Amino acid sequence: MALRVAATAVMAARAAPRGMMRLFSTTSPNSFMPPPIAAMGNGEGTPGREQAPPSTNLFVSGLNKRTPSEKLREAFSQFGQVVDARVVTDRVTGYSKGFGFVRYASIEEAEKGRVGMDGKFLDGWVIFAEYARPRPERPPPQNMTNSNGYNSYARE
DNA sequence: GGTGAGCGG
Repeated sequence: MALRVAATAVMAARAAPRGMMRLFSTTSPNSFMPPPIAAMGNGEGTPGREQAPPSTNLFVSGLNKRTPSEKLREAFSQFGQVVDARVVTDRVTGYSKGFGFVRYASIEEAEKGRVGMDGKFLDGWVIFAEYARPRPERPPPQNMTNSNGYNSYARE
């Protein structure tokens, strides 16, 4: 379909006098329209699935539910200094949720640990390592005033 | 007891 349109346009251009070309293009004789793209979204409407920017914190998923935090640290320590490694467990049942977080001392180490552990096996399960999503330490400013009606923000 | 995509405390 596009070929037919292009061929027709080419034939028309070759048959048309030079004066007609000006009606189609003001500058370049071969460009029909300036690309109006690269302005809209890239087709992804799920911001949660997007990759996070590099940081020292790594999100590790696909873990075996019996894998403890020590095993996680042990596996990731061969790529850098692990400052913190924890497997997320349910607070009430204490059972592992199958994912965890690994924090390195530097982003360089985190990068090495990410590419070094992503897709690797750990306790028989293929794990996935990626940069952890930047989440606010403090809860989002829902209500800046406390029950007394005063501003309760006295820290940084 | 133990699910199999996900972003904790």
